[in-house]
Amino acid sequence: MVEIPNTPSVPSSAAPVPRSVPTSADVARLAGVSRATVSYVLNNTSAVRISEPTRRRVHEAAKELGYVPHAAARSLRAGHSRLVLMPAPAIPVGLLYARFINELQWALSRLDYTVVQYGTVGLRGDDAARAWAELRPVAVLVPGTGLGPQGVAVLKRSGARAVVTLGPERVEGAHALLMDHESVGHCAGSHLRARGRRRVGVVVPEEDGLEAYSRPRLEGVRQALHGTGATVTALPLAHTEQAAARLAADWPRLGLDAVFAYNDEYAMLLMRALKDEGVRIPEDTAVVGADDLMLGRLLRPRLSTVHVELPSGQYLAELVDRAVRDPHAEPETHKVLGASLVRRDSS
Amino acid sequence: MVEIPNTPSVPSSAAPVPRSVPTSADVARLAGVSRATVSYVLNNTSAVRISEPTRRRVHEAAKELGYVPHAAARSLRAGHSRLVLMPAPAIPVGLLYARFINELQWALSRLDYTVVQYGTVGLRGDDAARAWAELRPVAVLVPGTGLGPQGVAVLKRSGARAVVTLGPERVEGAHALLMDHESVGHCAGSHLRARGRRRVGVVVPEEDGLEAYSRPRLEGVRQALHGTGATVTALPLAHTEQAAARLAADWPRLGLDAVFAYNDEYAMLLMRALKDEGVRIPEDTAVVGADDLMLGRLLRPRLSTVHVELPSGQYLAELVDRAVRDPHAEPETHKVLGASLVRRDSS
DNA sequence: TTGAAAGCGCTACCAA
DNA sequence: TTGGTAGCGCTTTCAA
Repeated sequence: MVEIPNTPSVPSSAAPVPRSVPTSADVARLAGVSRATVSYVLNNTSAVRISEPTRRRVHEAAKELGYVPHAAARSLRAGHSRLVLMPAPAIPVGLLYARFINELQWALSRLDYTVVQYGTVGLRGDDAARAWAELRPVAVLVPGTGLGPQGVAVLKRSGARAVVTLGPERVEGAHALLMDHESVGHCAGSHLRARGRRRVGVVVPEEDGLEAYSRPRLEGVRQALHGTGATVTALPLAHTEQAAARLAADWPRLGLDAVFAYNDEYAMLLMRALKDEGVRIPEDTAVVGADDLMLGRLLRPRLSTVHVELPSGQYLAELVDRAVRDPHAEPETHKVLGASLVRRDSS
Repeated sequence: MVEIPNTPSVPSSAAPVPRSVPTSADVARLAGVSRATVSYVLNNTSAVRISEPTRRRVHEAAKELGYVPHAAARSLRAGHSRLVLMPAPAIPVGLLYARFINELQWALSRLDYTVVQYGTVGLRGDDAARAWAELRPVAVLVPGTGLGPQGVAVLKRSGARAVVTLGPERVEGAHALLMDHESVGHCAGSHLRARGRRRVGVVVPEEDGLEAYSRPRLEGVRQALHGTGATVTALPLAHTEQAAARLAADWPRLGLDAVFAYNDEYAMLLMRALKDEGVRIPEDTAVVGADDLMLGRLLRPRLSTVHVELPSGQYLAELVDRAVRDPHAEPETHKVLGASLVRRDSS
């Protein structure tokens, strides 16, 4: 590894030599003050009054050198950071969630946190937690499953003052935003029951990484129909036209009068295939999707869907901030998934 | 700001007191060795041979304390990091791109880089660049526009050994993965010309943040039809059913025989509205989308589309690694957007 | 084979 | 109002 030597304090010759990264000491030297003064000026330290001319000299020197403070050195010295870390979702997750993340980032940066999505690929469970902990974040927001009590402990022991999970279940020691996907399935199930349907299929994606959501959604349907005598059939489906056509071809044998799909995309895929098979919707089979995507309004009949409401980013940001300020408070658990049925023409 | 006092080295009493974050010194103390030895063992330093019993003691002590190294301290000492920083896109961008990012993260972590998406919201241009520079990343990958030569300079002066832009145009001093969206429009335009269409509309999203892509796509259509006597009309469209219906109602007046939409979503939205108005597709008006989404196969007629091929994550990861290893090499410029027409039934 | 110590860049305490 | 300086956690050179 080649180390770039520090530029000595003597000014370099005429040619613009590739200088090394300027530090606050360089700024101090150029401004003719001490490093302490530079720090006071650039951080607007209120406990210390610096004369106006000095301030100006420091600012000018900093600008001239293109000085940018070194976050690592700063947080090392401070003993803590304002870094909020989220693992980046490994699979491309929906629009809804992307929007939520954006909102959250915005709200957190309003509170002066730095938000970073950590590209964790190939690391699982506690290894991932250790990798995150190396950055000494002040808070960690973990979507989905995959973080256990051990991981929470690792993070807390490394100084994280708040660990928040966003997923289907609580984790010991962490705050939880309970995304109760069962309620999504329950909502669809109740609707179908009310519409008099008795033999309900539930489309479950075959794609990896979605079980954490698809399983509870299926379970919710089961619960809604429990004790009514209605049957619930899981229908694994890959997100391809061929798979949908195959499933549709099998429809008479299945004898279902309703189907709830994991989300609108799978619903539309199947609905298209069913129409191509001559299945009448909603007469022969009712179809309900989820997530209320624009997509569901394009194909006819318009798709009934479960509208899912995520919490506002503001809300989560405030929870994080509270937790950071009082790390010893009891972990909070919030149910945050609103599910409501949007009835259109397919059910 | 409340500082957590360091736990003194005397063992705490019975109750599990909230200890402070363990450091390598704590590990050394518990293992009865020096901090240097701890470092050697935990980093598998090959230049130094440590006896097996010592190794074991160190590892056990580290595990017992739940020791996690402090990335900031490490990179401060080392003088450089393995951090690759990407600003997180402010607007939810398509599936295609999300997949690309994932692949890239995977490829980079194979090369032992840590990839982080920085939630830049509200910061623009050079301010954003400064914020990124504070983390002293070894490389910065910037999608879209918004980074100027100034920003590149800031990053390089702060030690970034590679700056790569992924966008419509080169930026002085940075490597460029040229996403030539004009070629997407050009592809659609050529196709429509070949199909004998002469009055071409181009749907341009009204939503913010998409101009960087929509403008070149429009321009590409213009170029493809230049000199053929065909007309090109920009059609601003918001992503709502109402807006689409309004545009469709205006269709007779516009007198267009073809339309290229920014992407498949807008194309489908408009195609649905056109069908509802009784416009025959493709007889009266040909419709072409872009991005080749599943969506385009669900509504009939199946949507013709421009299939866009992004480079592999592997490819970009290798470019980054090369640039990091040889930061003084000439900035490379690569055209990386493959555009090919997928003809289905709507054109 | 192991240890002592310097020093990365920064801030905050204390002294001048 | 300003400067000197200790020390955050870590790695690495040099010495033992």
